[in-house]
Amino acid sequence: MGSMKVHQLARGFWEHEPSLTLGCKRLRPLAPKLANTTDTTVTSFDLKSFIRPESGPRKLGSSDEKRTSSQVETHPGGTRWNPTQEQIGILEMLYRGGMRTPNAQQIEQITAQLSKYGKIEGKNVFYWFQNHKARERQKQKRNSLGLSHSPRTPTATINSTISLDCRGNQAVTERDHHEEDSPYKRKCRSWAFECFEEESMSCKEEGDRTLELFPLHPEGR
Amino acid sequence: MGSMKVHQLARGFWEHEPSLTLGCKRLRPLAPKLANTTDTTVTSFDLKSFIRPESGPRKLGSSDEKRTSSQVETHPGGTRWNPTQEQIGILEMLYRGGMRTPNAQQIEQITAQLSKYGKIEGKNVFYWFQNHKARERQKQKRNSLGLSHSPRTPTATINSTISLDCRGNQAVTERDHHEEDSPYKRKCRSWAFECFEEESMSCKEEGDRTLELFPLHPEGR
DNA sequence: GCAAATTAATGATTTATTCAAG
DNA sequence: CTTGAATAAATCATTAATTTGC
Repeated sequence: MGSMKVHQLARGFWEHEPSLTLGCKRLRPLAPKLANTTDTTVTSFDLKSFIRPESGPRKLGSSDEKRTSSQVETHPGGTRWNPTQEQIGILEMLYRGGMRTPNAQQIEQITAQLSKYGKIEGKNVFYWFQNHKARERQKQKRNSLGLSHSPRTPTATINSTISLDCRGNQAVTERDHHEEDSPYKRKCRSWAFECFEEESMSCKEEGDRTLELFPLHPEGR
Repeated sequence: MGSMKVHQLARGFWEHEPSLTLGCKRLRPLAPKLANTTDTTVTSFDLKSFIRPESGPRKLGSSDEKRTSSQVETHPGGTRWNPTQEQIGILEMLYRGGMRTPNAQQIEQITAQLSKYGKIEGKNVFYWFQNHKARERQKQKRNSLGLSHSPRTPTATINSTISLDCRGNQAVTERDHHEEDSPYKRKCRSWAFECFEEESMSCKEEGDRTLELFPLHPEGR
């Protein structure tokens, strides 16, 4: 019942103009305020550009990569990143060094380095730091609550010399932050979407699914 | 107080090499396996590649763009995205159409379209949907708590015709999700880091912060 | 009428929570 | 159970509205 293709209906209006012209100044001035609480401000929008068959969850791993590292080919189906020992070692080293949330530049460089030891992406590095930080924190919290007494200098292992700052700009600004973790630092990440590195449309199926996003919601008709 | 700059101290070592070469392969081969669980597995890791002064929050907008849209020149300094009316209109249209968290492909296409009406990046689209969804949700919650009674058919406005799927694959899978918002869908985002599109090092201040990440933690020396 | 100060919106990050692969 | 991946919630930070003083 729901499989009735409707992409033929709402198409008639914008059939022409396959690639809409930018710089269009065609909408009404629309009193600089009042912020369009109604709707339909830019009705002339080429929806056809959005209809796209999604091409499935095909991602890294469509064909086995170079696999130059010493890792066994863990991800044949290519699901999630399986870090090698070297990668983990480097990441932990960086973490111990004080890096908590690397910015895009750092992530790029780390990824570049780690990719020598196995397949990896920037998001893996990002997630690794996120998760490691969070889990290290909750582990610490568990410990502090679990055995509440005996506060024998917590985190006394490596805390002496490396109080460096890898906090982008604001240069650590002391504050002492004796917990080695200050919430919220506002760092201006500057990451962006790269969106499927290539245009590899070779997918398993669909040739013309053409499922469109929405048929111009039932109001203007 | 506290403003004592330390960036001058640890600088002496890597003074040279202002623009690192990230395809660098200068680190030793580093025994391809062994990788024990103790630590310091990969001690010979080229740290120089990571030291980078962050270059401040300077991003899109170093020079005013074409500004072909009908929007007043809102971002001269170019800090954060300032959406035009057209962009907002399209985004709201998509949102009303049912799109909640577009995946990378959709984000790319949306960005491509919206870039015709003003400068925009993929992350802006991503953030917009995140924020809009969250704030719409909390607004709704506020309302439901504020005037608690009168449960007359919740969300009965648009629910008849646009049950389209913009949910990547899993094709809506009915479930009815009458709240138009089902938590957790596990969708495989596939976004990636793009990492500062250019090498624009022009920042507002600190010409030579050069604060490095960490001085090879005090263990091997 | 205009510009500085204040407030309201909202873009951008970070943290907490949760799901699912192995 | 461990942990990579993804999303939701909290919150910081900047810009536009709005107000206020002249």
